[in-house]
Amino acid sequence: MSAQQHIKPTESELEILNVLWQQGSATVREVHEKLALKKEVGYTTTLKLMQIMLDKGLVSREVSGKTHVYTPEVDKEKTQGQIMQRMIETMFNGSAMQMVMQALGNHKATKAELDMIRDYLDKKSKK
Amino acid sequence: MSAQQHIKPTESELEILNVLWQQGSATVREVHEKLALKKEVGYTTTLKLMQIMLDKGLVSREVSGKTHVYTPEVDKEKTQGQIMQRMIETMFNGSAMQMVMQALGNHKATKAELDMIRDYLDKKSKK
DNA sequence: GCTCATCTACGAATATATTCGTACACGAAT
DNA sequence: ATTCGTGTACGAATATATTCGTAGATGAGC
Repeated sequence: MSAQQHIKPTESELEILNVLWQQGSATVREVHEKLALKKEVGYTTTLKLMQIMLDKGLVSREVSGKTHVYTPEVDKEKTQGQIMQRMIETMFNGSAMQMVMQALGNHKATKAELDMIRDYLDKKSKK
Repeated sequence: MSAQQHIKPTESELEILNVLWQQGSATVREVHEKLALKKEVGYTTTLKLMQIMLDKGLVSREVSGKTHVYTPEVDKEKTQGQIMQRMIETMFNGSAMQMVMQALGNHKATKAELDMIRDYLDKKSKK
């Protein structure tokens, strides 16, 4: 069990975490290149952010030759859960269901997606 | 149709909007009292925030005696939708379903809640 | 009219997040 | 050994969000 308190990554930090979660671990350059696909951002900006994240304990790193390889230190599901929870409280008066319905209503979900959710609910009910 | 662009309320602004959405409209005092239930905050802080929100067009107001009565000017569903969408993009790689499953998984939903979601999905499938 | 409680206006301090320039380290290629 | 491309470190500017103190307006009750 890793030490996780009440960490609240910022929006930018989340974007970086998301890359790391997908890749497992990555260099600043790799993360930067991913981010650059979606928005304009300077390399040193990404670098600085990742250094801050190291400071906060959101990531760890390890030297590899001349570069550093970063690894996420916060759990994806747990972090996402905390953020969702917060959102559910401030916007949906504590009702996850209300949020889910909002999300499903606003989003054009495919039949396959809906079926998957239904299956998921079935399994969850049985537990 | 009200004019709504790419407004991005802050966390604090959302808390206020949420009160207004529930009440329809309210004075600063009323909003403040609601917020004070959940966290410590000064009256003038709430006041200032609501003035800023007026500036941004998130709310409108109308004089009533010596006080102002504020009314939300952004649509609840639309605003929530925008925020969810943003979240879905940055954290769930664009998949609403992924987010829904995360929300349901992390949150202790009651059986009744799960049933309601199921019903909702059923209706949605038929359309 | 005077006082008191309550209201708005708004500047300004503080906190937090984001961005980037500049300096310097290092290794590979010439 | 010099140069060049690529790396990190980090201060500092800027942007954004939050908080609150203080000043002055206003109306109710005396």
